[in-house]
Amino acid sequence: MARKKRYRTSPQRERILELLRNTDIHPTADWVYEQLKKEFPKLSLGTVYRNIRILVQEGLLQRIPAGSTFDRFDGNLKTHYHVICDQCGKIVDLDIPVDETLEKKVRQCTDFTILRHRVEFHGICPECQSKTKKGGLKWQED
Amino acid sequence: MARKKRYRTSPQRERILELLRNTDIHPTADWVYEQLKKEFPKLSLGTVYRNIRILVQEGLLQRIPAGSTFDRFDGNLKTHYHVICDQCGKIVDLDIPVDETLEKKVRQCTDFTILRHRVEFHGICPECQSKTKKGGLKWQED
DNA sequence: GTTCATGCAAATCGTTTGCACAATG
DNA sequence: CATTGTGCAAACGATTTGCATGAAC
Repeated sequence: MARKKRYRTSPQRERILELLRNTDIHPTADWVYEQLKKEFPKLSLGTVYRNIRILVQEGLLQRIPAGSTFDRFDGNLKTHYHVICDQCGKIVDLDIPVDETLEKKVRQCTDFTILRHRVEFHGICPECQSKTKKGGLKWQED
Repeated sequence: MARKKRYRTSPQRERILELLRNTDIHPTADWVYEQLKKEFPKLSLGTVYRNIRILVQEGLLQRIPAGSTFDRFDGNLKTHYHVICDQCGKIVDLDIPVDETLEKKVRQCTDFTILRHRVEFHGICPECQSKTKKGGLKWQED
């Protein structure tokens, strides 16, 4: 049986968590890296990834695989819903009440142990809409 | 202004779509490749990715970025909900009614154009539960 | 015939990891 | 001082892409 790993504190890890808790833009790892490079000039991307991974594992951060090529992260652990722009990838928090009965319903029709659920709305954000002037149904024309 | 690209039919593309329409296991690109290699011995992974990408783009397939390292795909285009095993990545369709009022609610509190929504329940599947015998809260012990 | 699709291999890119050294408890 | 964290660079793995050839329209 494996002994529980004991994480120490490090300025880098603390700042990463703090940064992600104080923003609502659901940043990428690279964004975090760019921000903290100002404070830690020798910071490496590997350290950012390593720490984010640990923080997610410890349940202090949420990973959002939003369909893009890279993951995004959320320091807000309360269940809440997101709107995602299919064009630019922007993620915005939604202010609608979480349906508390949903998980209960699902528990009745599956033998999975349900831990949490996630709701994403997909669409196009206002900024991208205005860019796609007389836009039809086809974004990403070639 | 770019002219609309005209896609032709190819046996490979047709079979990829058919395959994904006739399974409910939400396969990876690699799974599709392995299946079709039997029919097309010279098939290449690149072709699978290229076609899946086109089919998703044309709205004939759904991409499911389920948090794992690789994407999964779904030939079922009707809105429906998924349960995802956080341990083995298995994705299972849920048979609960889709909340049709949700998108309407969201449209009222955001200026995104909402096209669709997605609901995922996360947890542990029965198989993984029995593997984690006297399991506590920590999967992926080290 | 022009355009699109294929197989193959090389390239890309987000993320992970091995290593030597510094920092934590 | 035993263990964990860091920076750096190399490794990894899923996906994409350039190219020459073959198929579709």
